[in-house]
Amino acid sequence: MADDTAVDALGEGDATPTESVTIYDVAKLAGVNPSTVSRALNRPGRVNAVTERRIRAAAETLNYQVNPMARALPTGRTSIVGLVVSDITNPVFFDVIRGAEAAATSAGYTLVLTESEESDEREYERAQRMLRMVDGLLLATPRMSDEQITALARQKPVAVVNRLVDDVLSVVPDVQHGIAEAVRHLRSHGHSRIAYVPGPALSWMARRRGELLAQRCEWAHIELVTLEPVAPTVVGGRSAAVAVRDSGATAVFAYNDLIAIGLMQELVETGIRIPADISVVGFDDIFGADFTSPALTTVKSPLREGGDHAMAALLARVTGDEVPGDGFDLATTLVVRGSTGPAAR
Amino acid sequence: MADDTAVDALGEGDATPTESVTIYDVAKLAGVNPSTVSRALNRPGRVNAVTERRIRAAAETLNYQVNPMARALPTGRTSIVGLVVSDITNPVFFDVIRGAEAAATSAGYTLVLTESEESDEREYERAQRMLRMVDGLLLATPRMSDEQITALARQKPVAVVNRLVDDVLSVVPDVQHGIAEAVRHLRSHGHSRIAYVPGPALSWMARRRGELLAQRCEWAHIELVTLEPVAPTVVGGRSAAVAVRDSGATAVFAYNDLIAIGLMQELVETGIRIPADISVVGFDDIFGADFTSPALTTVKSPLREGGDHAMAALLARVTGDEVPGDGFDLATTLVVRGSTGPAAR
DNA sequence: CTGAAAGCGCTAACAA
DNA sequence: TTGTTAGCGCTTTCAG
Repeated sequence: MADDTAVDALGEGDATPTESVTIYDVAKLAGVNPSTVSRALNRPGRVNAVTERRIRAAAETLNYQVNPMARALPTGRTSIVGLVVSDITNPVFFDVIRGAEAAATSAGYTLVLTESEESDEREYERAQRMLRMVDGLLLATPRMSDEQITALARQKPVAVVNRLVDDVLSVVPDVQHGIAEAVRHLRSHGHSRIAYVPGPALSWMARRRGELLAQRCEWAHIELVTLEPVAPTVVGGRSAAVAVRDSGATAVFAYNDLIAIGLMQELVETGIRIPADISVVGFDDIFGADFTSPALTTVKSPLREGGDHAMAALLARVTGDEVPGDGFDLATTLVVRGSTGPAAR
Repeated sequence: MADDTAVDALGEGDATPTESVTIYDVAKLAGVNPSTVSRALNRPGRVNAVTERRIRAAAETLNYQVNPMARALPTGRTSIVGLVVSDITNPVFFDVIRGAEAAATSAGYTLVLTESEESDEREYERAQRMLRMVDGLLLATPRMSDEQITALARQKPVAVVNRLVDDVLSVVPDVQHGIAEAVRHLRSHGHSRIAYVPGPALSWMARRRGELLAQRCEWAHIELVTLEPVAPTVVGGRSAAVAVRDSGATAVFAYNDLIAIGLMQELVETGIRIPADISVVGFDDIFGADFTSPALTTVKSPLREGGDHAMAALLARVTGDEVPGDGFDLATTLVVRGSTGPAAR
């Protein structure tokens, strides 16, 4: 069953390296000097219209493509931007990646991606290594220290999404807004005592969400029971189920959707009904948050926009343009689905 | 509330471009010729041990890092490999990306990622553009034509995952195995008439799955009702619900998990019980396939291994090493969860 | 074992 | 407007 072999390696295409055509080839064909080709192709208008046309035609027939490496050498600019995420398989990053990719591509930049697999060491190391070949670096929810980030930012333009770092271009969604909505939503359903399952203690975002939630609950005269932090995963969520049940709360906030989903799974398996017995609210609105039943009510983060804006801001700094101000609409919003309802009595 | 601004742009770090240190700097400090530095750093042993040590020390104190662009120029090799996926947000690719990233990084290569947003034109265009700066290109479940792929492969080493292309290094999981398991599973539960919801007609993998399933069902004397193809999304799955119900089948296969999940959602909302009334089987075992209730029974594809092996094979070809044979274990397997059960009578 | 020199493909003064 | 001429930082013969 040849069709089912795992690998079919056929060497027919003998690597024919297609001797790459250079501006010299184009120049010869067009009967001009290489530098004129460079000018014609890069800054239209600074070359006689008819010669330019001739050059473009030559480039066309030869199927000329610039060599980005060769260009980068004299200019120092590579037209590559880097994106560092801590975990490629974490759905929270999907939209950030996509937003960043879109912004980069539309600005003529190529996106280089790397992940740190949740290790702060590896993160710094890879970011540092990447720095050599990029014009700018975007860090998504970085794990490394403020000092490390600042060190990177001293070498090349750097921007950060989902975290605030002093003296570094930071794009942070307005978490406050969504939390306020969520608290209001729960209060209007009669919840007066709610539990919070925090995420990793050293995550900037985890701390921030916890603080704002506490603040908001106090403001709304709602009692908030903060439980032990857990890993920001489905498994972490499951592990918090007992504590949640014992907390006596009628609703629970999870640091993120993964925790919320794990929590729901475990609670349901323990015979607890959602939302009849306990309401559950997550954070992020990741892919799959609506696969559960009941579907998860969650505070949606504008991840794609975050990635997009951060990249745009980064590129603005790279090209020396004015960095766009904060006229963005990066508010988080509550997405109400089936996992929340009236407080159990 | 300064803390909640969407963008905090602080220009303190005046872009201090950190005049990059070159081999000339190292050479001067070590009292040798630049070429010796190059040799010492690249091919250990071809330089006197003590001078080498002196050079390394100098490089260390100066914090020298090679300039990948400058190196790429004379050698023609960039140590960058490209990965093209059709949709970054499609969970099917997460593991492929991660596997490829791991293989590339561990071989000292940098991964450059691009997506085609499901457009075959854009896919070819971006792949072509990327080709200029990479040593090799990996195409994951590409949308473009065999001819286009072959054209790319003529210029630089190219590998393909999840699709078979003549004369191109192809890594394809053994779909057959999982399908056989699934059919056996259903038959053992008394299903004798099952429906199939196909994916996009021009997808190689979609055709392949359909064919193998048909083949296997015939072999097992099970009646297979092939419905109209739908988009490989949750929405597409929902749209197939009516046809599935009307098909009179007691079990349904979906081209992929997204379709299966949409199908389940719609069926459940129509009052159909799963698996009591209809059993549902998906494909891929994507992230979130176990979020549903009942959790989805699905044919799991070794996506991560696919990405990993394909990248390894590609890099082998790039470096001229022997391309590893097909000793891999890329078999698909059935993951039984709650969405399948005994056939309704 | 090491230095000298040429050149990768492109850009950017400086001339003409 | 176009051609000439230097490099960008590195690798790699070729001598010594």
